Amino acid sequence: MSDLLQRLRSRGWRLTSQRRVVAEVLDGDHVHLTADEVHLRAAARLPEISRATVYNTLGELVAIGEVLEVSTVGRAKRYDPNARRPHQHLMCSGCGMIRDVHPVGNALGDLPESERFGFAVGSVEITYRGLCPACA
Amino acid sequence: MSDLLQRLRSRGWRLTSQRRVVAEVLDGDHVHLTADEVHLRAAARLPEISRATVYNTLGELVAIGEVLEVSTVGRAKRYDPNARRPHQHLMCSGCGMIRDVHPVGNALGDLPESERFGFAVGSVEITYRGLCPACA
DNA sequence: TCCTACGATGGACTTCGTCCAAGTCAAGAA
DNA sequence: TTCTTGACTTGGACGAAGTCCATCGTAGGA
Ligand SMILES: [Mn+2]
Ligand SMILES: [Mn+2]
Ligand SMILES: [Zn+2]
Ligand SMILES: [Zn+2]
Repeated sequence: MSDLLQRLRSRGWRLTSQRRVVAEVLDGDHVHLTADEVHLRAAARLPEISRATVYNTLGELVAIGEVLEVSTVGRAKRYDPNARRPHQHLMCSGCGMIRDVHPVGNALGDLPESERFGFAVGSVEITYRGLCPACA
Repeated sequence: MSDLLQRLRSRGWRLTSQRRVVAEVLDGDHVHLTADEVHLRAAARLPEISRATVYNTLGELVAIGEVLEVSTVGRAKRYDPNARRPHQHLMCSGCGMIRDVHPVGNALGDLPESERFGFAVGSVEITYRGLCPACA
């Protein structure tokens, strides 16, 4: 994910080993880790990285739009590096596992003006819930 | 909401004053309260009701499908008594306010088999995010 | 190489929620 | 009506997730 690192550098971020490791951990498809999972994996590469730094870095990545926060019901937030391609989620009610699924239309356009109550609607989050094969 | 109380009675629930008050607090349209808000309002009518009982009762109402949990990003869960009519949410990113909106025949649960990854899909949660007129 | 502002650290703290042992009471039985 | 009993409630301890902050360390420009 040196692409991401490049973009961070061009935003004036210092490329610390901690940020590098967090970026590496977030690489891949169907990645939706909790902050603690990110910390665990980051610590495997850089043992002394702190929880606070992981939270700080994730928060910054979210703020600049490189990572999305996925909302959950009563579980820890999950962080999604797949922010460039719009997609939806399939979430297991048993174990919390998440898969990416891809929309067949413009979901935003599905909300007619008459249902917007004067809101400036900017995004839509769609989550399918069910049980994964392992939990069923 | 004596309808709800009737249904609870027919399920064998004891109709305690605490449960009555929680049910009363949840009555109305566009109601999406946090557990603490429910406790606050319930305590206005029944001062000694405990937080534990509010959590217990909300959990039971959710378990039997009378109330829905609305997921939020990093904020407290919200409880939605409008479980009988399927609907979606319009949430203000500024103040957290939630309005109910109703789908216009968009393919709600129509996640194609090829995108289900073997999951047993049971429901879908759709949340539009934006700024309400007051926050815009 | 040196400087220093930006970033990392760990531990205290907050918020949201769960758990539990002990006390209370709704509602059926007699 | 009173009795009985197990379902319900309670307060407080506990836990998980996340924030804050004083202090220390270092990336990267001069
Ligand atoms: Mn995703
Ligand atoms: Mn609702
Ligand atoms: Zn599962
Ligand atoms: Zn608002």
